[in-house]
Amino acid sequence: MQSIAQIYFIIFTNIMKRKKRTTIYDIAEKLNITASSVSRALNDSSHVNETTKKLIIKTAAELNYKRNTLASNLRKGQTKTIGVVVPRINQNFFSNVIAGIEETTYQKGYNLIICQSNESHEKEIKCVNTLINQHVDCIVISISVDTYDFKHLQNVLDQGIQLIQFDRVADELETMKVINDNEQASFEAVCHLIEQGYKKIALLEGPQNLDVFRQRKIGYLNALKKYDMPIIDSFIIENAWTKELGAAATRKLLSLPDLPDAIFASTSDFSALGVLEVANDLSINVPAKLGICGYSNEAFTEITSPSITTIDQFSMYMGKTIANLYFQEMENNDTVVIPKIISIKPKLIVRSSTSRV
Amino acid sequence: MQSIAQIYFIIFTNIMKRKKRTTIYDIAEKLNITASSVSRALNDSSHVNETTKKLIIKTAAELNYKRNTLASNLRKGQTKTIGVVVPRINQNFFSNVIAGIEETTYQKGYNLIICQSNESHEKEIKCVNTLINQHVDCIVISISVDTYDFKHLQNVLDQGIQLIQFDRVADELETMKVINDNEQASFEAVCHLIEQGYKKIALLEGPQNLDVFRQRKIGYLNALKKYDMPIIDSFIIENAWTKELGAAATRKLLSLPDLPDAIFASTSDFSALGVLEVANDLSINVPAKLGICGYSNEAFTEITSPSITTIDQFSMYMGKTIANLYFQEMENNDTVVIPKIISIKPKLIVRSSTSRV
DNA sequence: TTTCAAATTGCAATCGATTGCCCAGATTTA
DNA sequence: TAAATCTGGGCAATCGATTGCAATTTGAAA
Repeated sequence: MQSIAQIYFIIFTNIMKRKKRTTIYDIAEKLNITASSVSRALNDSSHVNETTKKLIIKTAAELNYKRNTLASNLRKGQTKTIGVVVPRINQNFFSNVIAGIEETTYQKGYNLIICQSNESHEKEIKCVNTLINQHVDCIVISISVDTYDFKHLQNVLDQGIQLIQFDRVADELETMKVINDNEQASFEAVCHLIEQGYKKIALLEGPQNLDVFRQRKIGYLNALKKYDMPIIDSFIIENAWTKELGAAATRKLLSLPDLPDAIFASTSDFSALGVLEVANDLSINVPAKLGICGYSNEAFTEITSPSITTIDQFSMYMGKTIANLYFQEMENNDTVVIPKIISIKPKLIVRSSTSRV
Repeated sequence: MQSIAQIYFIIFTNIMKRKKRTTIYDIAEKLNITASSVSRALNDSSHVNETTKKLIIKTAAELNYKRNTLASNLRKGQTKTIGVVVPRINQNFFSNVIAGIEETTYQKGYNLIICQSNESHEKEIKCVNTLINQHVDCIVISISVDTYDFKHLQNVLDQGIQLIQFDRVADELETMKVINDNEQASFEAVCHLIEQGYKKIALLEGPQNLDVFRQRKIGYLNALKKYDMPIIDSFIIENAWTKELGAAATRKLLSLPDLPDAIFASTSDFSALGVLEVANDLSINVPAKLGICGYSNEAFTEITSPSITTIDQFSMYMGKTIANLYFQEMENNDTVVIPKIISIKPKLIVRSSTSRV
């Protein structure tokens, strides 16, 4: 008899492997009270006797009870979850921003659902819809390079979900935004190059449908203007935002009849790295013959030889700022949401690749 | 009258900002049918007339309906969500693994909830509990350096949730695991050093409570043994797993009466980077006077000068493997879960920092 | 001793989607 | 023509937790 019981038990536990969890009803039944009281006790309500409260909590622990957040959230209409959509999570800048967001939200007991759009408009839409379906309380997004319309983001707002854009933002949408002052940073970088005596500065620019890259270009142009330097079209190379593209662009630039003496890889440090590799290959002295400036302050820029001048975006801090922005907005939730823009000033980090003086 | 109506409307929409979304009941009411049919239609059930199905889908789109996944999941007892816990999401290795997991799970319509333990046992427990509460279908974890017991993981299993450990695993727990063959990789790296003629090889080792680091040490010892080389205690430095600690360890090693001629930074490339910086500072020729080998194949190892020999862990592939493991296990879910271990063989990448021959 | 308020606890509805069961009408088969 | 089978769709329970509204008990004030 006993062995049969055991066998049944084994079958039972296996079949039930992904089934029965302890609920408040189990606790209630065991203690001969109602689920209401259990719920109240577990939420530390004052409407439960201290003694029974303690008993309930103890029993819950004994039965290994775990609250079903789905049910709880469904009832409460609030998930304490924030969705994050970034082009790529394994890109330094984004993973740091996420780490920053996470640090702050975690303290407030919020969860993060992280999605990556892989720079695809289509996937971005899917991500956003998933997050809406999940009833997240807020969506934080940096749009993909491929994103050309913003219906999906408008949709977020229509569903009454908070929306915070960062870094790569859609200007036309009235949402909260946390951005870098790309124009200013870019301006300063180019001024720095000029002050170092570089006279012919090329620009590697990113996809111009993204605001961030447009701004960086403007900064570049403004700096040239300030110093009355000519704008040379052949010195401006489009879409050079990976290491490979940066390298290719550099080869092109260095085969021009009129050579540039500095290259501002406004797109990324990876691009700047491509520039450096080509320069090293061709035995062109950096910074003497060619100045190089990147963007983002990736870890490796410090340790290449020569080390690369770049721009720090304070990515981690940016993440924290985003999270705080959300929580601030939460607190005065009775008023209408006012689109707020926070601009973080990036910092030029001067290193060997541009230090001639 | 109209203006008053308008005002009411504005107030209404503002107050309702985070409230009323379209539900299947709204659709049902509008079409004068029941919610059942709406649900069936939206799930593409065959028990609905094609014509009405189309009508329902059209109406749903018009009303901007979004399924409430909370309700759906609660009812179905399945969330199609996988929770991932890693020490740090902004660490290259982990963010790549996550990217890999995400790529595969996304195709299957699964979501990811990502948490970081920040190398803290306490926070790891909280993360795991949150994920359990969220009723994720599976938890993927790489344990923190600080984790000394595994009750929280046992708990995951007790709740009937799939658990997959990767990289840093708790051996004693019978779960599925995806790991690197650290011992073998480490062994090969040290053999390579020996074959390059290095005779006194130091080891920078990581926290020995983590399996991965223990294995790497074993690989190191085995290689020495194979070549009949003595084990010199002062050549083995504990807990040197950041750039700074690597640098400090190197200074210590280089001040010994008996100098090592190679350093295997088995903990990370960052550590190796610290070694390299100190060597460069002291004008010690790498690889002639000092060989350096790192671990992880971080992007920067390729571009330091000299470039650093290291070990590629195929992190992205590892992520995909993890995801596939889960889905395989899903398919034959009637059988008992058999703890399965997948070991991925890392690859030694030989670069300048160890190339003497 | 009576009255009233506070402290506890129970009842039942609710959140939104899903699904087993049942039924009416339509269609097919015998 | 009657019986059998399909189709399409409604009813109502369910998932687990929360919460407004009683109902009951207790204790204190009058």
